[in-house]
Amino acid sequence: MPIINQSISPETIARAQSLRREIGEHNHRYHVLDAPSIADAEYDALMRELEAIEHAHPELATLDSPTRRVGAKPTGGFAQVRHVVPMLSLANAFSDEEVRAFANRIDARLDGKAASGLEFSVEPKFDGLAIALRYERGLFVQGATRGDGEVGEDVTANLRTIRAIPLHLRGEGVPDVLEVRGEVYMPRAAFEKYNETARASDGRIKPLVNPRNGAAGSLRQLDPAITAQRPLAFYAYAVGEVAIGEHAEPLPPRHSQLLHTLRDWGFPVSPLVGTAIGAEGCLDYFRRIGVQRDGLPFDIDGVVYKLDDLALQGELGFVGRTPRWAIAHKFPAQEQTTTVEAIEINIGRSGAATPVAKLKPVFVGGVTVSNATLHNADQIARLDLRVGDTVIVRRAGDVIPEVVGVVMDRRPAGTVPWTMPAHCPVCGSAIEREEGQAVARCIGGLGCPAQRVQAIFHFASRRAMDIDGLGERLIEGLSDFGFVESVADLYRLTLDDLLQMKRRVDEREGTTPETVKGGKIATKWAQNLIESINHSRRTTLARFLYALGIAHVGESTAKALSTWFGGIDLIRCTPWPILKSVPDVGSEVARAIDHFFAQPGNRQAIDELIAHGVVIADAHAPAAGWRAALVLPRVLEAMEIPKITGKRAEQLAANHASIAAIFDAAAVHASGIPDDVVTSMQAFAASDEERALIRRCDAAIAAIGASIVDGETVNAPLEGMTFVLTGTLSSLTRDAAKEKLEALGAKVAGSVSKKTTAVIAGEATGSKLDKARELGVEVWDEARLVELLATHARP
DNA sequence: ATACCTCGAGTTCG
DNA sequence: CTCGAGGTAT
Repeated sequence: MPIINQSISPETIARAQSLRREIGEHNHRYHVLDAPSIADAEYDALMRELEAIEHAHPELATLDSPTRRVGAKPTGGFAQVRHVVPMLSLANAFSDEEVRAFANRIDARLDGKAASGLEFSVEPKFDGLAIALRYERGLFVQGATRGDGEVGEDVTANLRTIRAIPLHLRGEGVPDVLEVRGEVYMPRAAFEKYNETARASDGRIKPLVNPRNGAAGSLRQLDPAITAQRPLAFYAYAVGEVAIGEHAEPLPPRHSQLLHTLRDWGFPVSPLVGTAIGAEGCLDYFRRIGVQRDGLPFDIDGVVYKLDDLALQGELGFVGRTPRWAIAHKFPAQEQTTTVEAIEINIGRSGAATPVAKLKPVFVGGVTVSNATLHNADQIARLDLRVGDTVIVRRAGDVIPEVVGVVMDRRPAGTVPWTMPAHCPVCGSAIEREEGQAVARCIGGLGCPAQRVQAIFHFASRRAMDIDGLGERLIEGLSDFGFVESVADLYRLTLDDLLQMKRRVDEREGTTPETVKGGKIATKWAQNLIESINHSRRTTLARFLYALGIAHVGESTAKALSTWFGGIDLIRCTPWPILKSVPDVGSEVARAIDHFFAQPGNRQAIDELIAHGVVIADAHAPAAGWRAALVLPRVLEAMEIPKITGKRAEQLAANHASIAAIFDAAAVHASGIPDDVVTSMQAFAASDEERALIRRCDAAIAAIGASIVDGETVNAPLEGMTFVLTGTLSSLTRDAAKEKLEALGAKVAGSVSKKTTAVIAGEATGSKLDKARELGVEVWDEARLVELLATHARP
């Protein structure tokens, strides 16, 4: 009790007391009972009033006053705290079998004392930070981290700021000394909100890597005022040191009852705790929690089973540092920490230099991960990642590992920031990064062995020429020993070439050649490969274009080019202003295509492919859409000459038969055209290159125009519909479904937007389904898709 | 100029 | 799957 000073009025003293009681009560309702009864603003008002009184009369500020939660002055480092009762670590189980073995061991050791099946107290295992809270005569006096289990750090000031931790115990008859143990954690929502603020802060506030690290980092803040701003929470799950004293009730005999008692004393206890009978009951609980896991407002990494009877716990005792009477049943880890041993550079088919982290292998999400892409230099800078760092790796939902963040506390001395190498590790060419672009590229082009191999690999890939059996390793061998330099060389390969190549690779790497029964060297693979190559000769225009690997031309653009042009001969001589007429082809893409076909090497490769028997089986006449696109004003406008807009192009093109004629007329200052436009056109036509472009445009207009045929309108019953496929379908593959839908005129997109007609969901769906619900897009099951395809089935 | 939608490119492990 | 960036509609 504070010493009553004469200068303080009794009303003030009473008010301070009642404020403290009221605020404590609201904290308890909010954090323990989960039933808040006043608005945050009202709560804040009460707090401010109490602060004001205590500020005016410091002698009224009690040790357990809620105002202490806002953060006392910074302390220098943390004192050490020895745990009277060591804080244990639990043995882990990762499988049902291990849990059954755990229960059997207990059974055997107790030798039938638990007659009607073992009863366990079961609870979720929070992914936070274990701490111990010490109360003397009901008052919170000290809080410590787990540390090594024997000695932890005194983080009392920081813990005081956590509202879920009671500053004094509720009720009568509390023990003289009570040490409560539990987990400090950061709720997911609070974590998200914190990071949102951090992202909006323009780098002033560092985002937290995950809720767990957020909680740990916050507790280790030297300035409690910072901890006070971090939204931490707490659940109690055990007691440590206890001295009952004269007036207190003894503790109950079962762990599950003990948790209830803790709740009565004012500690938050998870509503998910329960009891279970035997190993099977525990496993039931494990599965129930597993289902709820993703929906919980906090992270958990498993569940804990504790033998409920405290007397039996005592009988079982410990093996080393772990109790025999409890075990943690862990979910497969979705996140792990490991170290970055190196950062290597991958060169893609476009020359893109992608940094990849070489990790100390770590088991996460069911597989061993040793590589993780880092995307680009910006990403590495954002993470402030260095070789030697300890990082957190995630493999959530998705398959592809991701470096989530760096554990700064564990950064070794002497690390340096990472920089993109100046030269390609494969060919030694410069690596350059275009202004404003995220990617850096090796400028070696197809002269770079890595790019050549990747280009050929892409050419052979399933969605391109579909050469089955031609993998990266084989291409490397063929390229290294000069059997294949360009994609066309694939169609010159003989069985003998393949076997020779294999022999030389074996020699180089000192491997013994694979043999079949009878000691003969295996050759079946080579025969199969030759067969695949032969088979791939017959292809479609879209596949062929995609296979060429033109920048910005993926499957979708290749398809569009194919329907609009119908044949490779027209495409390869069409200049970029006319290519822009194809829907979804803009300036960048059109120029990239034009540029590709302007390279002598590429033209030669195409000629050779055709000479070696590659046949485009679906060649057809250009689309009727060209009739509108090929008119002179549209082409003139598309040339992107300064000052020439749509209207001006109309005016200039009137009464002319070709683009060249328009320029000729402008050159002699025809009437009604402003000087600046004429100047602009003259400047344009001054270079040889642009004059050639004018000629090519005219030639293309003539060539395409001559071959257009107004074909019969295709039957497209699903025209205008856009579908998104997600999850695994059972009656057909996603590719097949896509093909069928497209054949009926529908579009199949990769991501959900509000324009999506419906999302078709199979088994094991991911984020697309959530997105669909969010946007209110229809979701169909597989049956509905099959029905749709059936009603529109083609004969 | 801006907002939104799509496409392209790179990616891991067994 | 995710990110970046190109294309198009507003």
